[in-house]
Amino acid sequence: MPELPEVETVARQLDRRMRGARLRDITVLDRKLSTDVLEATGGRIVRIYRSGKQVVFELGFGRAAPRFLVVHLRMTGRLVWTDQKGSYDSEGMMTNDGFDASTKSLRAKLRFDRGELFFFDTRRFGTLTHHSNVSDFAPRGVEPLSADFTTEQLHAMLRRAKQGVKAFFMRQDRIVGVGNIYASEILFRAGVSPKRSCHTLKRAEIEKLYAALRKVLSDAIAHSGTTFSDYRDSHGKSGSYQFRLAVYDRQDETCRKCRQAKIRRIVQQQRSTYFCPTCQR
DNA sequence: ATTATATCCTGATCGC
DNA sequence: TGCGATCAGGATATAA
Repeated sequence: MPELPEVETVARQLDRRMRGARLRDITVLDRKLSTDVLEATGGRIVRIYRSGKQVVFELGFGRAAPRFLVVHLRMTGRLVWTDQKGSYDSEGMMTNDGFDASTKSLRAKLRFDRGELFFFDTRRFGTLTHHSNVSDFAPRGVEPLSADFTTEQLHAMLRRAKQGVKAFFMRQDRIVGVGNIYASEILFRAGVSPKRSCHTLKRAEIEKLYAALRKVLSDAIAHSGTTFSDYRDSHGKSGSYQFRLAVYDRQDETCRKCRQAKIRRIVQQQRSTYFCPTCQR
């Protein structure tokens, strides 16, 4: 489900609501999850932030070393925070009254002094892990929105890569955060065909890709990410970037830029890629 | 060393 | 309505 903008949105919302809360009790309901996470019991939330596509809960233990709970939502993971004010769903929903956690996709419950955090995940690809050191869960790739990520760096990475440009942008060991939706969107914005190989890209194209990467991700964050399911009946906090998607999931629809060509869908690495054959070369 | 493929899971949707 | 096939916003172990 979530790529960088969605995970950033979740982390910000949870940080605002949960910072300072004391973790009283953890219930692990899915055997796939390690019970190591119980070691975080008793900690107080110092902050919640995003690292790559992970949500990181930093827990303080007085003078003792901090510990970290790390959630990766993968395809279908959701985090729901509930307190006296209501429930906040990481898909962007605010549910005013009684939240029902009685579903089989519930994989873990974290009870705090001020509320409760539920981890749902229907496909069970998601992970919840416990770590004592930041380096143990740090992604290998660079953060695309960080100040020290430069167009020179992207240029160097692309020159080394021998694969297609779309596959490259989805590699988390080079640049973190881009998934299947934003890969198509970034290539569209840069005017680069997804069929291109990295080593054929010219300097000017790489500069466009760099700008598109940062612009698409930061715009999506500004709109609280992309929400596919539930956005119709969501209240307020729901992501709205799905209305700004230029190509993703728009097969056979007219291109919003040239207003001529129809958006095409092809399959690359068994994933859907969407592009405009006119605007992208 | 790098890059394709198979695999982990469940549920919604599609075509017959 | 039923049923099998196909499709999902991710990442990794394994194979080539």
